[in-house]
Amino acid sequence: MEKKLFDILKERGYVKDLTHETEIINLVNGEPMTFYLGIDPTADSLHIGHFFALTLFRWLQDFGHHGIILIGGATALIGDPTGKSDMRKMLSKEEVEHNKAEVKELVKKFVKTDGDNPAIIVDNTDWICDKTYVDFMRDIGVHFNVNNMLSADCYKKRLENGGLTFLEMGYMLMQAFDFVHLNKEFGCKLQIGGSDQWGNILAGVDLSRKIGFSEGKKIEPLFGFTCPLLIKADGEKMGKTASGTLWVSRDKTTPFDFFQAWMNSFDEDVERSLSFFTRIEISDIKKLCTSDIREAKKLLAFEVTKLVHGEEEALKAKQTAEELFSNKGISDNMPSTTISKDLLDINIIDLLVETKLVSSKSEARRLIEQSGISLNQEKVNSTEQIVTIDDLKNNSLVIQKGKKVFLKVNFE
RNA sequence: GGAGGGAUAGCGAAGUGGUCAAACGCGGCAGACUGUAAAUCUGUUCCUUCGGGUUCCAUGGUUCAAAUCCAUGUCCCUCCA
Repeated sequence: MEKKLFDILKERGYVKDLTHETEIINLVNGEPMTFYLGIDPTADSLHIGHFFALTLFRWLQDFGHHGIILIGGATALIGDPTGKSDMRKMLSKEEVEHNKAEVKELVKKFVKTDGDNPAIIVDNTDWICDKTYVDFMRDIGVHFNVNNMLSADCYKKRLENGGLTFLEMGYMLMQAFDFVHLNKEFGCKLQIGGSDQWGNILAGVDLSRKIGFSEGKKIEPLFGFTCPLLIKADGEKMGKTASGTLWVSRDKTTPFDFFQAWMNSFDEDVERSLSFFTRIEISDIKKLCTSDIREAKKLLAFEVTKLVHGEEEALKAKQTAEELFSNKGISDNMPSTTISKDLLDINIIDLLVETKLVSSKSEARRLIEQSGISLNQEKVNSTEQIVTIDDLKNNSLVIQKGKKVFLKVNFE
């Protein structure tokens, strides 16, 4: 007996909040329907949070539902205040244009946009920017009660810190309008998103009902479905690494770093991550996590890297990691950089600065004094050390910073 | 528009004329212990040619001496409209 989609989603932990429980279960388990997921192009790549929502998208798509990806070109120009304690920096129109193109390309990697049941990609610029301010206010704004909006959780943080602007208040109206528009245009019934979008999704559901009421028509209700936010065991948002956000595009986070980030997950997070980012049976995941957590982590890192960067890159990253951390401290595919041979004989501190492993000489000095630097597996214990041609093996040198940062320096 | 309050390192927050490169907490980095995990403990956290140099929103000013006092500007908050 085949499992119903909703049960799968529930079992895997995708279900956070539903606007209408019974109806949504029937909808999800039933005949193909149309749903949408909105992504604001506020950066030129996707981070892991987006990616997570896309996996939910993919589940629905794979079970025959018709998906729409909404690229929020218009909404990105405003900025979602949800959960923000400060106003977001306003992006220029050029930036948003650039981001839109990048995000679109990435999205195409994760959802089916061809074959049967392809996802449709739309941009809310197309319907929001045409509307005049007065029309928008009369048609949409009239349905929003500011008192209710202010009591909504999503404005709380901004309200506490003061300075909530009218611009930001407008965000919710736009997203609500998006939903109504997609419903009219494509018969879209369901909006999915992270639980931080709950308020915005509800706004759309309410707006549709209110418009229906004011037009005296009986309208089929719209539905909202949110998945939990990716939170690590320490309460931090997942996808923040030491060096910043964990990006999906390889120009911003290399496959190796991406792999490493998952490898360094907290034990407690592995099971959940596996259930979100792989399609391995839950019972198998549980078994693996209790029997061998390290193996589970390796599997997680490999699978997610494979999903994002492809099998070849994932294999490479895995192999590199294994070689580096199995005491060899060297691998063909390890992160590397090239500098000029002319720099020899170079002081160790200058070398660290030159290779960008540190941001200042003081930092380099500090690291060496705390014995955090090794050259070719040997601890550097003097800040005066000079690197000469004799230190090179095949014209290269492996620098290790701390326990986990390796860099091969090729001299040419 | 009116009245008041504020801006200090990545963040939060002390400091209200010299002893301030600026307490403390978080975060970051490194070391020990481990499992490339967590927890714990230790060190460290502006730059430096190790002489010193440049910082406390900005620009001027007072002073032997300014994060600290004054003036102007910018931004933010609270209350009133």
